[in-house]
Amino acid sequence: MANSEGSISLAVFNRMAQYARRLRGMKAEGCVTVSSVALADALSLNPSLVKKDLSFAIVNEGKPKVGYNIDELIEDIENFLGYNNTKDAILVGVGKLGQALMGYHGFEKYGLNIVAGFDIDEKILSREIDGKKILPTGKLESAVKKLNIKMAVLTTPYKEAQAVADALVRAGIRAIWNFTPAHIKTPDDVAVKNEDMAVSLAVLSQQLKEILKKESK
Amino acid sequence: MANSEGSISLAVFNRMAQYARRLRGMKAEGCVTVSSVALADALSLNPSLVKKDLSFAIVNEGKPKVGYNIDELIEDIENFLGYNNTKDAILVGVGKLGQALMGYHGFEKYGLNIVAGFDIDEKILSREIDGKKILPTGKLESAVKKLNIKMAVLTTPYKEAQAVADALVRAGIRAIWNFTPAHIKTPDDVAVKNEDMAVSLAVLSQQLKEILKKESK
DNA sequence: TAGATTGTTAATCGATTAACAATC
DNA sequence: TAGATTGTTAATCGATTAACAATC
Repeated sequence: MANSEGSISLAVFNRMAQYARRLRGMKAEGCVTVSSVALADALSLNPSLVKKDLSFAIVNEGKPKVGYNIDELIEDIENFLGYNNTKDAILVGVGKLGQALMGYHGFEKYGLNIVAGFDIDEKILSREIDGKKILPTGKLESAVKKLNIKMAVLTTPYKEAQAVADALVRAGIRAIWNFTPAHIKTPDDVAVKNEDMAVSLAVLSQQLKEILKKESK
Repeated sequence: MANSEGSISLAVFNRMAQYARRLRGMKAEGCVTVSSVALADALSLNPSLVKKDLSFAIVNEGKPKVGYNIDELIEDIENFLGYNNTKDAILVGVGKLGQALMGYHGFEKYGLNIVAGFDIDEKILSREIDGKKILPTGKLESAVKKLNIKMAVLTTPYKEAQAVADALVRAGIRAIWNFTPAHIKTPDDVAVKNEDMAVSLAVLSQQLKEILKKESK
């Protein structure tokens, strides 16, 4: 039963991505159907939790005794995660990280389409990355309005981040994916998501520390 | 009072990074001390939650009526997040993303030191990225053992991910930062952290959807 | 049919919030 | 001193888990 509404917690999103990962693996191993118990086992999670989580995404219902069709389940989860809902975005700050993200084809699968880059550096403006133009930051507002873009990827240096974000908001951007270490202030009707790889690294380091501690005993 | 032990939840790590971000901003604005109430306000969080979170990180205690010294607080949080605890790592799979991560100086600040890259592509082996050598995957095991490296960044193509992870485990790696979309199976004493940018994008997309829905009313 | 599994409702647990004594 | 803020303990809320009726 599709549970269509309500603000869904970060924990659910994280697990949903886990499910998609593991299910793709199971499919590659030849599975055709999968039960919530089998999926929970594979990920060391509680079956009830898996069932409840899946209920947020499921359109193609499972069958008692059989479980879920693995293809349908993957599709439902990927739809839930928005893979098949293409999101046009611009990217501002075409430095090393910005170039990597513009050229990184992995994002396409997730439904992110970076249509153009913006920068102030003259040298980079003549270039194209992956067939995408790099335009001067001055043209940002007109381009965003013309193309009706609502999302931006922010990869400027720390010091410019807030000023660029302000310009993005003025241009009509409503969602900013922030890869800079700056704290970005925006009005309430503009979402900011910090891509904080430091957090992942910290979590992993903590786990490593615990593992090494156990080993040394 | 430093609460030194216990497995700390992902939610705490996420907020801790938020605190560090905002505090750096406040410092730049000239603040010298900050209270938990002020920090909570700035981030729209509950003051009790902020106080409890900070208690995990704090070495330099706050003063009643005054609050925390902002420099000391930033330092404590950055220590908690492991910024000042250098972690040597290798990177396997020197494609576009791998090159970007090897050349990305942002990681240094977080305490991650990528000492070398590994790949099977002959063409790339002659290159150096940011002064770091790229070695053939065959040398992985001996290098990891010699340098006593415990952490690896995984940026191979999807299909090679599991086989490379197996090799890493054999070599003695105990923590894998997985940037591939593959589900990686490892023994219990090897930690895996999936860097799932699809999750961030999904969360941001959900927020954008809610914002646009409100606007259209 | 008998049994495994679904989807959902009730019970439990952990994280968040509120309250408060200590203190500068 | 009076009042603001800390650090911590008790109350509340939401997320996780267990239980169970429905069903293929």
